[in-house]
Amino acid sequence: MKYPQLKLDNQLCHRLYMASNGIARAYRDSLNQLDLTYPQYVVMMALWEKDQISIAELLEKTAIDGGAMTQILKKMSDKALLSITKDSHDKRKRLVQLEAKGKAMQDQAAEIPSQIRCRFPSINEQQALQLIELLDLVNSDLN
Amino acid sequence: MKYPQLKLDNQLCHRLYMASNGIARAYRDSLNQLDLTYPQYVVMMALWEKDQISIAELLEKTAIDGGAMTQILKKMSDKALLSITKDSHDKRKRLVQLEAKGKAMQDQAAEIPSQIRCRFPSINEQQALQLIELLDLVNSDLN
DNA sequence: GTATTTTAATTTGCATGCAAAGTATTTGCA
DNA sequence: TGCAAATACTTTGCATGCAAATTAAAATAC
Repeated sequence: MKYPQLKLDNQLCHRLYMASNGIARAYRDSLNQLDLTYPQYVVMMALWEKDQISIAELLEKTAIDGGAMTQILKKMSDKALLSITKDSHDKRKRLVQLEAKGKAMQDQAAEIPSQIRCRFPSINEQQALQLIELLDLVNSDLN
Repeated sequence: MKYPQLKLDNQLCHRLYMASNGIARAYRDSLNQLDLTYPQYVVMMALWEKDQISIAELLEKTAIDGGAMTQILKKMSDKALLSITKDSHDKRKRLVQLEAKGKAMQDQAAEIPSQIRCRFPSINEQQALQLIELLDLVNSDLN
């Protein structure tokens, strides 16, 4: 190997790639029970925190791609989890609000984090917090 | 907010999601110059480390999905970066080997890691190593 | 006040990630 | 030996992530 910096084992990015895909995979069983995909779950979490927000605000909170968001919201609207209305003050904007089914789902979803936590016994609480701190540093350099 | 464990701000998974997508985005400019996507770059790194390996071995090293790998290798083969041959000892297997163009690309690729490193000034070397350690713990619990 | 620019979303085309089904081969075991 | 399981891949269908083009409406400029 001519260049050690090209070894897969030295790539932070590849570990992130594996961890991100792997954790999303770990959520799958729990989310299937709610008939949600991972990005749809992220949208739900954003709305449970703050309902009645514009799509732009939802994009900012979730960091989901705009093009994908249109499709995701359409599917979630079809499932009666939320509805989308035009903003009367600014007709460019559209507002997203939870429907009854979407609000009710929150109680079941509240069980998910602890279910997922069990799948990662190698990491203790302190390490999890440390990981969050470091990822926040990475994310602060993005965009 | 009824359930603090559902706050986006408390989700390790969401930070991983943002970091993974963001870093892949950071690679894009550099990789475009080599006409590679990020997963294709991962395949190249795996092959620069060890050439002439089966697709199964490539899947294991890269953690790329098997179904996607078929398509990725087809495109890379079309670009003359590599070629695929049947294993004469086990006709189920196919062996992947670098072509001249793929081998030559390594010198240019060797510049990429430092280019990417510059995009993350908020993280120092020690923190990067710590992040790698923690992600290895996460990944050890996967699958 | 109308033209230009900016903002908010949607649409389109391409490249995965993933699950599930399908196709060859090879193993293993009765 | 003969055949059911296991292996190694490929294919298919669906859901994003992303860039670029498009549309509609609001904000600015002149």
